[in-house]
Amino acid sequence: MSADRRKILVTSALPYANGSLHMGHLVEYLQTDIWVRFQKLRGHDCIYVCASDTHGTPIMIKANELGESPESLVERVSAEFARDFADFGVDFDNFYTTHSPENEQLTVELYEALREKGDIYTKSIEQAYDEKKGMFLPDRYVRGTCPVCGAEDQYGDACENCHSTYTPADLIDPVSVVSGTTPVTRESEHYFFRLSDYEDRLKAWMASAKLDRAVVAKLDEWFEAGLQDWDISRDAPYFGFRIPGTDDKYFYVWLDAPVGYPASFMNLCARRDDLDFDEYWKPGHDTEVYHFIGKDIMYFHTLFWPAVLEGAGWRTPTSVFAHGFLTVNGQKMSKSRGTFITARTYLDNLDPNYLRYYYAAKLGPTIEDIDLNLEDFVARVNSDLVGKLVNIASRCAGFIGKRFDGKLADSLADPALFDEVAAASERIAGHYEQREYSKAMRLVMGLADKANRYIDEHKPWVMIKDESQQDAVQAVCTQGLNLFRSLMIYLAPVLPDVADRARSFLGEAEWHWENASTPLLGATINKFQPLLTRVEADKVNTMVEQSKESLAAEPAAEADDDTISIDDFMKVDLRVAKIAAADPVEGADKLLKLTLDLGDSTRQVFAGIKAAYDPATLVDRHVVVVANLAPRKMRFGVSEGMVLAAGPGGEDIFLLSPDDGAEAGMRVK
RNA sequence: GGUGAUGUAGCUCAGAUGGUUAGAGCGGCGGACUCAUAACCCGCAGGUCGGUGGUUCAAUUCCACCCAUCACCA
Repeated sequence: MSADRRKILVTSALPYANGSLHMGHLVEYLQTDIWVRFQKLRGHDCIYVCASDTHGTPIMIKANELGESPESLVERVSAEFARDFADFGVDFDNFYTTHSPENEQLTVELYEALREKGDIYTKSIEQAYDEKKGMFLPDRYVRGTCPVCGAEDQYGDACENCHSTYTPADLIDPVSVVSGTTPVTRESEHYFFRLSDYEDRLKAWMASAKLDRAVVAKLDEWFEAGLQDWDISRDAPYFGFRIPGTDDKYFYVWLDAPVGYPASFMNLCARRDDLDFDEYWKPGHDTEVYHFIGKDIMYFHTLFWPAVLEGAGWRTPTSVFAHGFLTVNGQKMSKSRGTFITARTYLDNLDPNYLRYYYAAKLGPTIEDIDLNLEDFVARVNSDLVGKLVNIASRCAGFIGKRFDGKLADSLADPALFDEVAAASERIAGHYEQREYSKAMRLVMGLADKANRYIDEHKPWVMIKDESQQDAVQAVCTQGLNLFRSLMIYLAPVLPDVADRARSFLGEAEWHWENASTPLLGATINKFQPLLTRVEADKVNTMVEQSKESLAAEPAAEADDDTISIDDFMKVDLRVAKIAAADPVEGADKLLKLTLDLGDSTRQVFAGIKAAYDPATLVDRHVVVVANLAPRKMRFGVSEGMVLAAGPGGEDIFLLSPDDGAEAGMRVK
């Protein structure tokens, strides 16, 4: 089976050290940990490293607010991370920090290599500057009124209302989030990485990495749009590493964050004689490197990071595994609903093995989101783990313990059934390897059903009353316990604590994957203790209550009926408009760009009527337009209204027209 | 608006290169058992596989369009 011993280095994304871990983070760490434990159980050399991500403006500002140094903030939060991970059984070989000498050394090394190749250049850019605080402001730290739609209190880079993108300088009445003062625009010299040169090399890497379909689709989209060079510097004051040869320029946090992977590994190498840094990070070695990430940071891990490594002459990742987000009870996590559950709150109430199993039962290899449905969680865990799995041991152990002094029979009662479970070994392993955990769990639980059925058919509780059947009872229970044992080995990556307890119960020192295919016979086992107790729904409720944040104002309840008042209707400013020009839009199948005359103004509106109307016939026609619709940024420009039309779409779409006499600009009421 | 994903029993999800009665677990109902952490075993219920149209001898599975939800648009 495991023919060659593989050398594998695995990472999870670095948690940003400005807040607590929550259920969403855990999807990734548990997914990765299960994979790593599986590889180790199979006998491979698998190293799992991670670190806290510690640099950047948000941490600098947060530390400032708390009146402490960034160093002490990240140290405190990192220690909290480490405790949470340990308590969830996330078993890193090294959990380090990006604020480390190794990270600085490697970041500079990569940067220098890129610079020598000519892949770094400088360019002056304009950026918002807070004169009171004496610092440049990231776009997200400037808020103001959207210049396109007029929505108030929007971020400096994009409007959440109309989805326009712009720069902080475009905002109306911009305000620095840090000081509350009005920022000014200043020029500053920034360092750029020539990512645009890497398209071919990235495409070649992509093909070799066998990325998930959906990830490839997303990358293709980015290539299609054209790769932009990457701004890798930030001005002082900044919490990070200073760029060599400058006084006041720092590496952008997203440059040094992924370097945290090799840096954490380097830190581990210093303690482990068996590990050689270059073997995992320089070309020409037979090792594998995998990054587990969330789909939100694909851009950094599938473009920037491989390009930086490639450019600097390092090896590129074998692959990048992206997962989806977590919803709770079908919705985004919410503090008011109590579904924004931190790792610690969970641990205060529930056993981590429950969550490990539940996530495993739902996880696949794709970037699809998974849902933590709390009712389903209770039912699933109790039914699968306690009712089926642990129950197998529980119902056999009593007989062996009381009637046979804890001694297992010397042979199996039904070798064929055991072989059937053993034969599933490689299929289950294949599912783990492919991160098809939900399939692996289904397979294992199907076998657990068979084991329970087996016991039910042989009825040891009946046989035990017949003196001549004593050996048969021992054999049947030995059979049952061996089925349980094999299944438990299969689940050891998911349920490490339960597996440990089960192993001790069976009196074995250690387990390897292949042990599942050989029965344990003639051995003396220990007294059975409950391996896992049921999830109590009350505990889940308590956890939710503890996660609730009281909100000052509850959002107004939505009206139940769907009628509107006349006032509501009057909010809609419908106007007659004359089509001044109608043009097809390059690259859009359905859209026409209409230039509308509203009497006192003209505006541009995109309408999905291309299939139904020839642009030439539209000019000079009168139509009805929603004039006060928030402008919306589309790929092809800003649409400043909506032309009314009826019909299902495609060729069956019919514009509304006023009768003769109506003039451009008239209000419809 | 573009791109991608998703939409299958009350719930969580499988599945079908198109072909007789579409599956599992949970929940529900009925029965059986009493070894087991009220677990397990047997049986039943029930879904026009998001909608419309098309291709086909045949579509839930292929195609087109539509609707809904989610994500990304650096």
